[in-house]
Amino acid sequence: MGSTLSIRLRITTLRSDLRIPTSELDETCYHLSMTNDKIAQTLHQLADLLEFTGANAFRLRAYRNGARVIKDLPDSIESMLESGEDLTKLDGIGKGVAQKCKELVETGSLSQLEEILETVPRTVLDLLNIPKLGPKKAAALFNELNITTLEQLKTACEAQEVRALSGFGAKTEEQILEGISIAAAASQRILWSKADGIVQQLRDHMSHCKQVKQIEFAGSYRRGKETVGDLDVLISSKNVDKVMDHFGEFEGIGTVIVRGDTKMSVRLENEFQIDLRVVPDKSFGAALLYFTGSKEHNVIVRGMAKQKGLKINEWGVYRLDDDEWIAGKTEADVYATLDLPVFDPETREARAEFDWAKELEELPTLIEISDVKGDLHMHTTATDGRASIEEMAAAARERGLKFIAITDHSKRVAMANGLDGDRLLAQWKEIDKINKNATDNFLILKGIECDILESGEMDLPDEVLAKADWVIASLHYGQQQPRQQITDRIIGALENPHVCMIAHPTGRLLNKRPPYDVDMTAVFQAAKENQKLLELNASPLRLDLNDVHLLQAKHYGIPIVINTDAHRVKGLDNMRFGIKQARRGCLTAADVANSLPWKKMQKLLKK
DNA sequence: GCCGTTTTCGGCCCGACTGTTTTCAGTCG
Repeated sequence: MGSTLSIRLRITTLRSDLRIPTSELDETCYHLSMTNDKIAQTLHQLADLLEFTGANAFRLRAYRNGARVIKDLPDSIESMLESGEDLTKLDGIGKGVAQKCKELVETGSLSQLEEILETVPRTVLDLLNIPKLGPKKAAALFNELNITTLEQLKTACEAQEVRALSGFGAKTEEQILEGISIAAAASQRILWSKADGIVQQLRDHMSHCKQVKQIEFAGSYRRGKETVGDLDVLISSKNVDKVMDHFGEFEGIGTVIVRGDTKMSVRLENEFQIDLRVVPDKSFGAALLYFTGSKEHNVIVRGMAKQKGLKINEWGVYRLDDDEWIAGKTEADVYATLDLPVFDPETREARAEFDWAKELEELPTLIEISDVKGDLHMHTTATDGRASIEEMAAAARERGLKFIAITDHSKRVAMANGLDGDRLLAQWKEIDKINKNATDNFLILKGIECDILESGEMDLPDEVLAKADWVIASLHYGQQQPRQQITDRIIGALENPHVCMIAHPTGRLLNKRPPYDVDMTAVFQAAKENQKLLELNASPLRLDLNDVHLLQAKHYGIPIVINTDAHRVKGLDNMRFGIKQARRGCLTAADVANSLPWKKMQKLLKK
């Protein structure tokens, strides 16, 4: 139990010697490269489709579990296979999944998946997006009525054919019809920052209910996931009815989905779902642990309980032999029955936390916002920002920072009135003047966010970049280029002696734009070799790098810089979103470069 | 399909709620 990461780390070494220069690989080869994400996605899809054929549920779980392990790996499966590593050494990967990985890497596809797709079309997976329609019912619709698309399902419901199936009825048919129309909207996860807004409002609303004793927001919100699918509210109270009545008056509620003795679910007018659970005080800790998840974390916790002759559910910890309640008031009480510490919610993903508990004296202290001393990515009115250098500096001082870098866009970003060499040098003169007049030790660094052009060249000449205190390289154009080209551009920037850091390394915009196709393993290796830093962009829309990338960067020993990329004074407050994300990546202050004073931070760089 | 300091076979987390059921299966978290 719980040896996942330790095994993973033991068999994983830096293999920079194996990295083939990207220029030596032909493009076709690169196009075909099978990333860990693609392998994980394929395994997931295989499991989903197998549900329709009535396959063994535990087999499907094994595929999904394997997919998760692969997604979290610091190294690519492709390179591991290349160097002859035995994938079955990884916890959760056996002969079956290892063989599938091999086939995917070697052929680019999976014969088993192709075979299933001949009988079960991919479109049936859409059926699973409908609330209350799970694999069993969806399979019945497919097998009995040959329904393969949402359109066909709608027609069948309207013709009242669905209610005739065993296990279905008129009510189910109605719910499916409703579900079809909300399926698309409901499947959309909202940004953590937006969920946080709802949390503040709901917390305020519930604070006016006297019957509420304790309240906490659990689920993926508490774990700090970058997007949140629904909100889990946990309340302890002696009067369930009054609490539910008050909850039901929250502004924006569209429909009440369920209301039972302990559980109530509502959908807001914008389709966002909120689940409320009301428990007695003595169960609050057990329920909080349970509803915080993740699911995978809970599965391990319960497995450990079972081994100790205990049973854990949302009501508490019970002895198996006589069913006696022994703990549940706080999370600490519950974890203590398993000799476990209280894990930071952001780490409860069944990645490394159980290994830490076993191997370390105490859990690592994750980074907090008070650790951050500088913000090294922000814009001013010189380009597309809304505040002056002095206004940004004053706001940063107010937020307790000791230094900032002004990093406006370079000229290629014409839309934002990007700076050419002359304008940039003029801006730096102004910064010198402001620094000189400063009465405290606050420091403004002369920086630039220099574009990596489509050709791979930097947007400003080396002689200009050489005069900067801080050079960020980033990629705004040519995001559709093939993997090799994008990877080469970023590695080229990392090899430029004047560049300090790559900003928003994958370019994604959450719910809006996928990351560009880039070989992150190669980027990590190049950053390591050239002693460069990588950014965690704190904008709630970016949060780029993601949590898995951060774990990987940490594994490679690459310092991370958490920056707001503020375009206005208030943008500096985005730092807290970056901190959340950093904690999900298990970063401590020691892993974050801008937790150091500038003088020390500089020493991390080669330049 | 994966795993093993009870096991290489026989397990694999647990409960609330709903709808379709005359005692439970499916879905959800």
